[in-house]
Amino acid sequence: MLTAPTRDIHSVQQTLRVIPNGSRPVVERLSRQLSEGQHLYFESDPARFVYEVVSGVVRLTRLHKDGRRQVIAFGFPGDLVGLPNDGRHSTECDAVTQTEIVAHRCDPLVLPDGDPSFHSVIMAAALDEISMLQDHFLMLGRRLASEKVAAFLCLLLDRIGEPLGAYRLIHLPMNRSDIADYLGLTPETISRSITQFREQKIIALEDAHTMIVLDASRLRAMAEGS
Amino acid sequence: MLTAPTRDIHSVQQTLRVIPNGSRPVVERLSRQLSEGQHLYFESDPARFVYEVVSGVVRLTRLHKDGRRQVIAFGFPGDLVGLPNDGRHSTECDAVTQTEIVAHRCDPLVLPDGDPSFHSVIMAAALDEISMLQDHFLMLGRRLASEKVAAFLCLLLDRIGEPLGAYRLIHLPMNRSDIADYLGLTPETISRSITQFREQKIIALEDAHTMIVLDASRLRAMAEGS
DNA sequence: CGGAGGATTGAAAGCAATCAAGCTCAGTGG
DNA sequence: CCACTGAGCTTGATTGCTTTCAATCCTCCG
Repeated sequence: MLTAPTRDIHSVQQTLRVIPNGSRPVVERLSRQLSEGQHLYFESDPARFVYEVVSGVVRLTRLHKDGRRQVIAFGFPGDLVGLPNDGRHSTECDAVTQTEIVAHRCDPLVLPDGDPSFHSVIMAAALDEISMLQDHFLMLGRRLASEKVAAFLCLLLDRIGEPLGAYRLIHLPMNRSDIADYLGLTPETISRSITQFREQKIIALEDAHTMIVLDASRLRAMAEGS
Repeated sequence: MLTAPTRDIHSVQQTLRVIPNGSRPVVERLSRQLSEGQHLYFESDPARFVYEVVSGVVRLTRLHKDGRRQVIAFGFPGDLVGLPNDGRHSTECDAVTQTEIVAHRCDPLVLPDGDPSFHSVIMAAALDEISMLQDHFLMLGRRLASEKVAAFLCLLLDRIGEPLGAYRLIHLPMNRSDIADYLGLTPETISRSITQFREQKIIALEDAHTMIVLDASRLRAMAEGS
């Protein structure tokens, strides 16, 4: 995370490859690796591409004037990030972990003449993002910090949970501060909630980033406030 | 607000009128009046229309399992509401005040064959909504209740503020509970913040729903936490 | 005039933020 | 091989803000 912010994705051409579709390229596609902490774009950058997360995790953030940070969303594999507003990015985006992305050249407001199905993909991504942001609101609207954290863990469980015998395993790619900035809490409070779940035998921690969900139904109940 | 929820917008055909576009209707448009508290749609209703707010204000809400309510957004004149997710409405929508809406039959994922520009309008509305939801997050991420309320008032000021001599006037269409559910606070806390601004001569109240902004720059400073 | 719903104000309790101190672990260098 | 270091995580004590509960006010309207 000590790498200086760079705006080099479009300039480092040698790392990009053009993938033609049939005889002529209908949609320009460029693949790229991001190392941890590296930026994909910054707020108010012109948005000429949308980005598909292939592997890894990215973080979409907006900064308050006082320097604090709001994590708007995490981008997991399969997610499309970087939809523009007025032709510009409305958040910044950087890699939580080593991440592979594919950039699609795209202006959503220009009508599809080349690849009509791609346009539908963009529209579906936009509608999905609206739905995800709404879910995020419900998370923030919960009463107790522990309810918010439980709801967040349930989200991760559904999204990136892996089977582990009778239980399920979550590898938390982000740190406690990221979770705090996502939920509007402090890292200390995140830690306390996780400790509480551990004491209640709802989860177990292998290490700070490897969580075993022992009782998913009780975790979901916590998220609902019961 | 004692009117029972009704699902009658599509069944009360006599209140609707079809507006043809030239010789044949390219996009079906239906106009409708909603009285205060009346629902336009409910969560998980099939979404066959998107709705344009012509006058009045609507409230987009989602309900928690424990009965509490999260106000996701307010829809002001010019806003397009009701964008579907997986073909269904992801929120419920009801009228804060007497409201006139125009319903546009629309499936955003079906490609435009009749009116291509309308499709772009839908896409722009979706991207706008994403941006608005992100702004809403920044509001919720603020530290103090008074900062959130100030940020909300600034939003209203920009959106529906009217000139009033040297000052500006905001008619608050929604009540304190609506604001509270929008900001994740209680009605009492909203009231206390407003009282505080009044004591600081930042605003003046003509009545509970009519606010005169005496010092907009100080209101904006409050929203930034200074 | 009386009633009802919303808004305001007050007092007390509850919960997260803050400040501060250990802890763990990975990386580093002697 | 092991002490050192630093970053992130955890835990503890205190503070402060919001919530909660309750009472009163106000305004609209029957």
